[in-house]
Amino acid sequence: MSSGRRERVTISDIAARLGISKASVSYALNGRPGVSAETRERVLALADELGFHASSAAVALSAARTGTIGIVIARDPEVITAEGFYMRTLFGVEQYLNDADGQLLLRLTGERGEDLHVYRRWARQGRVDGFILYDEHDDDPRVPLLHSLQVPGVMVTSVAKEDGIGRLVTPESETVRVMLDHLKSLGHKRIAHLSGPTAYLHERVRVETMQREGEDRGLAVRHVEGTYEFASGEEATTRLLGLSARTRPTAIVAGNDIMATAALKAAADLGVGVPDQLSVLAWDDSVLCHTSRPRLTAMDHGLMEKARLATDLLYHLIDGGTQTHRVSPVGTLLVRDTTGPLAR
Amino acid sequence: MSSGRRERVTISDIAARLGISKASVSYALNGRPGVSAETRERVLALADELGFHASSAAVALSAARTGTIGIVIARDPEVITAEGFYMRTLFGVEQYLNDADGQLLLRLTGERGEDLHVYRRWARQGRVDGFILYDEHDDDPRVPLLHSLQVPGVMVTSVAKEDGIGRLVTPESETVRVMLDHLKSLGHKRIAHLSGPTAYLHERVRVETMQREGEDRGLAVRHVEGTYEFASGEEATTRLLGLSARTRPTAIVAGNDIMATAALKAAADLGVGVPDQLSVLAWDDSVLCHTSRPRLTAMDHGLMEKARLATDLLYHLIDGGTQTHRVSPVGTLLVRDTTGPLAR
DNA sequence: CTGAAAGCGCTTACAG
DNA sequence: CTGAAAGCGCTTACAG
Repeated sequence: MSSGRRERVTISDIAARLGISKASVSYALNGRPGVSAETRERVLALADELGFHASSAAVALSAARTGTIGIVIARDPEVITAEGFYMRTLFGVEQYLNDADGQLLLRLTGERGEDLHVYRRWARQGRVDGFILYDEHDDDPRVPLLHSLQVPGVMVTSVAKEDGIGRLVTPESETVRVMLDHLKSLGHKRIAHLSGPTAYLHERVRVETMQREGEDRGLAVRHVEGTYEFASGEEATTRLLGLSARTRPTAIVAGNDIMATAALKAAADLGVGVPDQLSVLAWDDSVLCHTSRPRLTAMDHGLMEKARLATDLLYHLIDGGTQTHRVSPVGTLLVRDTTGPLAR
Repeated sequence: MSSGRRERVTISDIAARLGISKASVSYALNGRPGVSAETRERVLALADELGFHASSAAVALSAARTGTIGIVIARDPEVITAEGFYMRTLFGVEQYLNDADGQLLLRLTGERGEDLHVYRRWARQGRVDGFILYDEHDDDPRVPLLHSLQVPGVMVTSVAKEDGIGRLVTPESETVRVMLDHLKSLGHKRIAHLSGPTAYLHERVRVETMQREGEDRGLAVRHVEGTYEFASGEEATTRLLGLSARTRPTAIVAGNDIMATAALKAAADLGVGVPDQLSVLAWDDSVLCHTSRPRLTAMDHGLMEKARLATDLLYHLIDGGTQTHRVSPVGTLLVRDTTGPLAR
């Protein structure tokens, strides 16, 4: 825990001990041409023996590459910590980084707006080579910001715009099809879609898709906007279940696991049996879904895999690649206890 | 998204435009003596106007300070993503960093062992100024490692050893007292402690403390080791409830939220009423605890505040401070539906 | 294949 | 209070 400079092994040390130039050491270490196989061997062996690791600051300064990507999440602590979404996403990113030996700089800012400063600062300071972005908004200011900062970014989103930024696109209509087909096959005709805030683009896309795909199937889909929070799901469900028997939905598709759990609670409080009188389906699977009683039917979107794809796309762009769009795989429906046919 | 070097504003630009030396700009920017108040003003104003942010690589290289701390978590993805623990901890760290303008480099390695390489590499590469460590083991190899790497670290732990490393110590005996007093006041005499893996030091400390404090109160505390996973909690609870009426525990203290939820499930499956015939208490509060039916009584350990304290202690050490130990505040018991007196 | 040298953008004694 | 200069540890053309 000494203060002051930590002694470190440098390429100069290696060069001196081997009686060659620093340049040769650098070439050898980086697998570049310019050194004989024999010299390369000797350099690698000595580096290993000395436990050499190149100073990231020196590399960043001379090569303008940090090997680090940034993720900035601007959401309320309550939501972030409650949902499994972000943690699983982070894990997917990390799995990629573990293999690619990349680094993740993470910032959780409680409020939107504050995040913009972080993107700007990190880019200007040269701390990261690129960003993965979540929670796209309308006219998201981060898109022009990254452009002006001249730093690559990949938006994990439901919208396939062509605005120069990288995009990993979730095929929401496929997801909706899987869910609606399941409910329809169980005989449901009136479905409530309890979405998250429509300020998020992906929620808007989901609402539109639910409407469209519902019509195609002759299903009445009623949209109710929620906040992702428990209280919001509870209140909306109570309201929906209070409707007259002819308009009351027989199935609820909840925008996240928390609201789905809340729907279960509200139904139980009202003595409405699940799934006999009401089916509930969660848009995102999580522990909540399989620890709840009854266990929630939910979509598994393969979040870790998605995060890995997003990271791969970002590195592709950082390395000068030109493909900006990729589509993430469709999720699978995990049918558990909360969806079923109506009891007569 | 251009390739090649991003144009950047440097202190040379500022110096040139103001007709002064780079040194003066540096002094002005860093609030050091050596420049007149007037010069300082002009530098600051221009830096602001140009959107100047010092290259972190250059600063790190010359000042040997990165402003970044590292956290490496070696745990199974399933556990990490299911528990709210890490996400809330990360949020606490981030709150501190948002104010202190520090950065967090995060690595989630699935397996133990692999994490040691990350500590070593990041330290040698000079990527971080220090580490916050979680999940202390017996003879934890990270302690000597950080010593040899000469980099500060703060272990968030239950053990107040004096081994030169920083320690934020959780007063487990206080926690245990709160929980046992609550159960005793409800009339419980036989308590089962369903712990996590005792390979973790904090679990060992908890087991010992539960035994000791139980004896002091004339309570029979039976220890059962679990894995933190749902199946483990379910199985242990089923076993405990199968004991003869005279030895069967009337209350279970579960080591995490998942196992507590599982205990609820097992009790329900066996037709054992909660809390009439069995009380259940979770060691850590989370969403699971208040979305479960019945809602779980749990300890709120103020995880975000703890994480903030740990981060503060780490920066204290990085800045050359000498205080290595601090004690984190005792949690509060959130009494909900799963603890109560036995029904006659 | 190898070496000497410039340069990345800062900080920090050291002279004036 | 201010400036010229060395140095942090790499990478990368450029000569040999």
